[in-house]
Amino acid sequence: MLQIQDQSLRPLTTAHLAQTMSLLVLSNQELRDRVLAELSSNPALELLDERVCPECHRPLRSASPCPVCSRKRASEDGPIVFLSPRESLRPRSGARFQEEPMETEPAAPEDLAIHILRQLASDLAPEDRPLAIYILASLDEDGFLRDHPALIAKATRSSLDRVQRVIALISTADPVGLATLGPRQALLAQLDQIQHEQPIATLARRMLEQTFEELGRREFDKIAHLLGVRPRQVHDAAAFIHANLNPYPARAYWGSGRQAAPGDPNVYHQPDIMISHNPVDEGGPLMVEIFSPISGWLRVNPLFRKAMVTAGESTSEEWSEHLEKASLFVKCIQQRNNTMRKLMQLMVSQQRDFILKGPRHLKPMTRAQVAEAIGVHESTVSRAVANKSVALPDGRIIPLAKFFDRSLSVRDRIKEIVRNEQKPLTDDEIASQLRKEGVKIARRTVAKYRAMEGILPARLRAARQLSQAA
DNA sequence: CTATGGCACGGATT
DNA sequence: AATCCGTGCCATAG
Repeated sequence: MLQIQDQSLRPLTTAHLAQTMSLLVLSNQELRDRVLAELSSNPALELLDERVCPECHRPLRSASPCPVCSRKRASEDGPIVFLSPRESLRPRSGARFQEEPMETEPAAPEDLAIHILRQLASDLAPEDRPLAIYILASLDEDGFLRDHPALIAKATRSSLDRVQRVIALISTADPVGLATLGPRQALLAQLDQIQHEQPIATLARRMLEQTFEELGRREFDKIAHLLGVRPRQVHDAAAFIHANLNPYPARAYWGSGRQAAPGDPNVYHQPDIMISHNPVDEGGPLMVEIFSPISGWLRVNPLFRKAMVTAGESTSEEWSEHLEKASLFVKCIQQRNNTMRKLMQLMVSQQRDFILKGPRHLKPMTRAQVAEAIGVHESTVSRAVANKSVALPDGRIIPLAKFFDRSLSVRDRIKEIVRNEQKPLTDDEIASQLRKEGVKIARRTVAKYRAMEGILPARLRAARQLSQAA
């Protein structure tokens, strides 16, 4: 197949290494921008439509090489890499790309503000644009309004009415719920965007509006009492909220600002990698797709190279530098793809249970061990894992780094212990319970994990049980 | 007096 | 070398 030629694995220069590393840490969205920037600044680099054979420009049926040119390419000069929007492989049968119809990807913004502005382009009156920019810039890191609309109106010398109209507009763009006052309003804004008729959505709305505090403390029974519905329904509605809404919409975007809250599974965003079931064989090997940020053939422009040769000595410094850089860049992308592929192959084979059955089955692995296994430096693994997200077969999107979270399975056990407890267990009791199950951790650590999972201390859980009994 | 959270230390990990 | 993580100690709230 045409993907990565072995020549990409030959000894590296330090410059090569450095650039490979710097590319490896990037998420897809960031890489996309990087590739585009490189393309526009370097004339020696070219990107061809992926449906055309890069050699003879004949249209291609699939992502396979053109039969006419495939033999030729081996001897052809210059690295070339095929970037597809979805690059698929199966874990056990070796790497393989899968043909995929071309999808036009939505513009992937490096910057949340630009992303929003693009979407609003048609709805936003031109004279409101500066105002929108001002508002977006004034949001805090979670994407909420830091200043009161009246303040914004004053600062921009516009009417309060106008400010509120623009804010309302922003809050409807993806990610929905931006520029709201806080998590509650963000959730409500998102609720507005989905089906209104469903009774569960109606109840969810009432809960957000009237019993938000209680919801945060998971006092479902109290909520049921206050709203006069059955606890069962409250549970369902809470689950609905958890599954479909994101209280911190801005955190879905990783490039800018902080990382998503650890432990929060609700990271909405285009994943960098997708793991799914094999459609024909559920029990078979998992399917891994490593998304590429861009599609097409990326290579050094052969015309550019030829032109340089014919120009001979008169070649300017600048040109050869371009050529050098372009070739380096392509090789680095190859290297990046290669590393990601090896990494994911290992992950799906080693952590199959984790992927399919949930957090408890995560086998603790350190980055160093993985590095050893796939034969790269451990810092390479660190970079490969950083800033990437994975979509699991069940639809959850989690940071790739979660695969290396040593405490994940224990935290999951704690969650279960608490869920099944008859009376509220203290941290000490939980610790000894865990010890019986063969997990030796200190009481203090239980407390930390419990906090991470948002589980209340035993005393407060007791209060909840009382209200349930009443 | 007991359960818990804050702070800080040391060892492991990156 | 920098960071993360588990843990012990101690203050505090109930």
